[in-house]
Amino acid sequence: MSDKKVRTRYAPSPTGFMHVGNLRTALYEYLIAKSQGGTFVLRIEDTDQERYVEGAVDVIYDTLKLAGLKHDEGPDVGGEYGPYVQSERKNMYVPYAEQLIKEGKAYRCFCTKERLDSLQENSEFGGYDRHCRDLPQEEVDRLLAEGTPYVIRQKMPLEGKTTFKDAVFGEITVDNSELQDQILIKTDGYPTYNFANVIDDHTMGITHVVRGSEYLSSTPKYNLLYEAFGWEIPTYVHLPLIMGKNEDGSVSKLSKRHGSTSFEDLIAQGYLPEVIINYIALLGWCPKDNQEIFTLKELEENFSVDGISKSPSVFDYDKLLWFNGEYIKAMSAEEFTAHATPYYKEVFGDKEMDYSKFAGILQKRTAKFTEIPQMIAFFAQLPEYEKDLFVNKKSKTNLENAPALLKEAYDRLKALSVWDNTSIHDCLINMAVEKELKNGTVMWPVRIAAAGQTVTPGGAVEILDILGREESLKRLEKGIEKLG
RNA sequence: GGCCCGGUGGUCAAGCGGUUAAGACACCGCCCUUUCACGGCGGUAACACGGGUUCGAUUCCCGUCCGGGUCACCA
Repeated sequence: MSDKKVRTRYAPSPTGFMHVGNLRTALYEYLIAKSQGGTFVLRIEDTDQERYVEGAVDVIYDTLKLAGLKHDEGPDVGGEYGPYVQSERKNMYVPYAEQLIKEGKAYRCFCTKERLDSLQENSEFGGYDRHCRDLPQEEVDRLLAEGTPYVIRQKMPLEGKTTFKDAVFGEITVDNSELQDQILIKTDGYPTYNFANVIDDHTMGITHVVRGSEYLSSTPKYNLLYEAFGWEIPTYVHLPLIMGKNEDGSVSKLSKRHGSTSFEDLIAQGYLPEVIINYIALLGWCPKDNQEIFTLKELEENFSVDGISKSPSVFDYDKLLWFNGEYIKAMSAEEFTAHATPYYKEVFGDKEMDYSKFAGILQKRTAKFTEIPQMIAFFAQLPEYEKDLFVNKKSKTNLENAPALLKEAYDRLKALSVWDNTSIHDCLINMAVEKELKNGTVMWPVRIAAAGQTVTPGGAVEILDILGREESLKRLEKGIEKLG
């Protein structure tokens, strides 16, 4: 069994967006396969006709592609085990169910929805009362002849226990009396999720079933199905849930109210795809050596099921942001500029600009590209500001010394023949040295006049350099006037 | 409510009978610095509780409490 080639599958329903919990499942499935030289399969589970969403399948392809989780088999790339869309496999399921009926392991149930609902309300039976389980054959034939709609249900054992082994949670046992006669085929002829899953996983040769721990309690039902068919039970890998923190400090399954929860949302917020992957890989799994920054490739090399945790984890946006910043810092200046340019354009429009200098001041302090516009807005337009911004205790500047300081800096800068970072820097530093002042005492007023705000990316020198001679001098003049 | 699973700092988490109980994020302080930031250094902060088992429990067992999941012709 261990020498069998590993095959995992990601089987999303096309709902239109990709929740990070689902993505994390996809990632682990991918990693379990790839870390053992196995195959990663994509299967679309669209048996719910009522929930069909236009374009939803494309969202799945796009997400997987952006995330780097390349599937080896799937609807778009093909494979030996197709088709890979459940609705296209529709005809496969009923014969299996009928086989079970023939073997006395399943039966047709003609109960109406109303009857079932009232059963639920009276709750005397705690659900279905197995009314049709032992219907006489003549009765069945009659109902069939009348064209009565029916579902196919599996006969569950009335007593005993079912035990299964999960790779992360260990051995779990459930009383069979807990299990209802599960529906295999719905009135519309489509298989239920559980049934389709088992048939598909088996016929596709899936060796590892990886899914969220919300499936833990329904797993015995799956096993009873595998047993009914006499099929080998796959290795189960149940994953701890991803939670979100509520305002009152409690936690619950990650959902909209906690913030962005879908891959697309996170991307739109400015998080990098590889950051999201890196972060969620660590939610519920820990490598032997506690490494934190991982490329997908490195994850493939290091991943192992026994590092998976059992307890649920809270999605932490702060940490995600930290990861994002780390990835941005690790970029080359060119890469950074490529990513940042759309945001530069948001501020400067189509104006001809040399954006290359921005990387120097921005890259170290950018945690998300989306925050760039507000960081550099002052370059495009000098904000209105109060003159007491010129007061800074640490730099030893105040309203008394600032006017003269700024005026002298202005005169010296104006006399500069070359306007670049080095010459501006030397000019200002020399002024401080000659006048026996702290560097900051000279820099502070200049930066305030140039930027019109106390917090800026980069210092006075960089700002003047980027602003250019003309605009810089204009802004300094304005500052002098204001102090005047 | 029945059943199932979980419980190490605020968060992610190492640990797998004997440790000063790692590390990361966040937070706080100091240093560096032309501001903020970056960087460097340091700090606050945890084994849910009660019983066992044991020479010795964060680690094993039981109970309590708390949290979560699940009980569909949804997936």
